[in-house]
Amino acid sequence: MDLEKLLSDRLAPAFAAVAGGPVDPLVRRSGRADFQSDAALALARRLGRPPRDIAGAVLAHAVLDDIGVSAEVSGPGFINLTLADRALADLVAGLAGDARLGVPPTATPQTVVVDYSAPNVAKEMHVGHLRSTVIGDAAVRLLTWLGHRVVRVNHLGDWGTPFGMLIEHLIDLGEAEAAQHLSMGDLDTFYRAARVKFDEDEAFRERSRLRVVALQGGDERTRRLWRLLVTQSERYFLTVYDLLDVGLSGDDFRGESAYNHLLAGVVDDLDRLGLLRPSGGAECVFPPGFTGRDGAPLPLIVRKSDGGYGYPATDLAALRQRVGELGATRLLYVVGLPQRQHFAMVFAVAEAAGWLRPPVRAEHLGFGSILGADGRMLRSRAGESVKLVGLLEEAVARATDLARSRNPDLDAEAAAEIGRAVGIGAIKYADLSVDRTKDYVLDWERMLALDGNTAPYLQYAYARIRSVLRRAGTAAQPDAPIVLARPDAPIVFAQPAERALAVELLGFAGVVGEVERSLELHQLAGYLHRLATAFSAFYERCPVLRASDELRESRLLLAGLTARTLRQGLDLLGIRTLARM
RNA sequence: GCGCCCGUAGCUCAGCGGAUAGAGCAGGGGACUUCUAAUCCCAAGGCCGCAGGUUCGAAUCCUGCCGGGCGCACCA
Repeated sequence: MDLEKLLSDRLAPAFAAVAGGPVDPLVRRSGRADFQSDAALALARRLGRPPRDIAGAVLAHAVLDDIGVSAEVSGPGFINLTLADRALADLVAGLAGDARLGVPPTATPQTVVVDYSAPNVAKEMHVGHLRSTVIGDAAVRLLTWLGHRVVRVNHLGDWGTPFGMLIEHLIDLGEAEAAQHLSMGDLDTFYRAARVKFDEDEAFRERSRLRVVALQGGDERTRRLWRLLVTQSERYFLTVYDLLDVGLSGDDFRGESAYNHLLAGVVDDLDRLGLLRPSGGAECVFPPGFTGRDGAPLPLIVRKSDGGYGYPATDLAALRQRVGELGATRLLYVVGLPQRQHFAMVFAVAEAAGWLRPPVRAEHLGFGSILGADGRMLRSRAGESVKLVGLLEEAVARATDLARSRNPDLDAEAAAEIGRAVGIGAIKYADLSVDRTKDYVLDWERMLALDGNTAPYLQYAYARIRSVLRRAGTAAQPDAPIVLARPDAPIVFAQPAERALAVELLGFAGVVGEVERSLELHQLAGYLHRLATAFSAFYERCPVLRASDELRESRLLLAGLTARTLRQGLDLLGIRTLARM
């Protein structure tokens, strides 16, 4: 049960009666009560009545007694709402019996296409791919859990002019040798070597040009070599996804090349719709409202002057395919913020062409850059982009060392498992716990800290609960319901910390629902941190195992529910929990 | 030149129309014969970049500045 929604539903009819029309009661958490409603203040002008009067009139209409809520007008016209302990306890008890922790599956399932990760064939994955992959994976997990049909699309960069030089380099190296390089994940060396030859060797450059033509012309041998590059790269990317613990599989690769056969149709149809305009030898669409450097209208170039297609055409073809063939009603593009204008133009053109129309929505989930300690874009010492695997391996190594130093008794295997869950969790959480649109600074000390809004802090809270449950002999399986000696024993609030924890637990559904809409995953992270903080205070002041019967049962239930909520919430973010750490 | 994003405690970040602007770190003071102290508690720390405006009420919305980042026709 979503507490805020419950209160909102109860207040809404009363507000409607007073205002003579529908009003959002604006219920939120309060420092002065459990919740508060701010709507009376906003209504004052419209109704020409003092806000306190309005609040009072609303309370006269509102039915709240039966759910154990007491309300009072406060300050300039706030309505403060407080739940009776008994009511709160009943609501929490309801959560305990619910496998979904109060979060109902969506009543309106959608088909959501999530476009994320998108590495380039024969190119190393770098930190820029980290955010797309991690954010996209979390979005997929959350929407799937809510009951939406989710289609993962890994828009692999597998086409374009660089493939001429890459294939020629492959031929120079010999297939076996090249495959060896690529499968070892040494993509950068391969790509750089090809690039150097391309830049320095005129003959190689000419071969590369011809090879691009052969590739586009469907030459059999060239296609086979291209396929080899793609397959080897995909194999490597899958090992990175495995290390990162994201759900992308081999079936989710849908490279740019997959849309080649649709590109001519896109251009033809745009032409038929009268949207196409030739400009500088290229075929363009000029969506209104976009201007370039010189103030002139900015084109989306769907066919280049050399007759080739660029990525705008590919993106339009993909969008059409996702709406038409896949039946998508929501399109998500997890791509960096610098591409904002590009997507705005693609969406504008798609709307103009009628390929994108309500209720189908397209959203660019843009994100900021990852910065180094110096506040600039993260670069290696040599000034190159940082290899993603290197970053992940360092995270795991640091977390493993940390685990070992904190707990010297750990055997190597246990330390490795903890190191992986904590290290990878820390790096993902650092990404997901901040506002997506902002740049953020990558700082090992902070993300691996056991204090603050970090993955280890949440994982530690979870591990402590598991330890208590283990000793209590209640739950063999992490997600199993807590087996209580006296199942009917009521939840009791002997300490404020217990009550505070209960209120926090009831907030899960509201947060998940909000994130479903906004995909602001840091809201979920923030909630989990508040929950863990509330639990830590509870843990400090409310001994579980040594408590007398009734209290012990009640506390076991609260602790068990907290564990399940943390586990579920972290799972939605793609972060593992550990029974011990 | 135009457009987008961002300026909140010394540092890293929440808050994005409502009551006294919140966390963590760093610095100060406390709590381990007690379920993992990898924790918790207390105190301190702020012209919310600047200036106008809208509003009963602005960190939050609007306008203009200042500072930082990123885009702006055939590379994806």
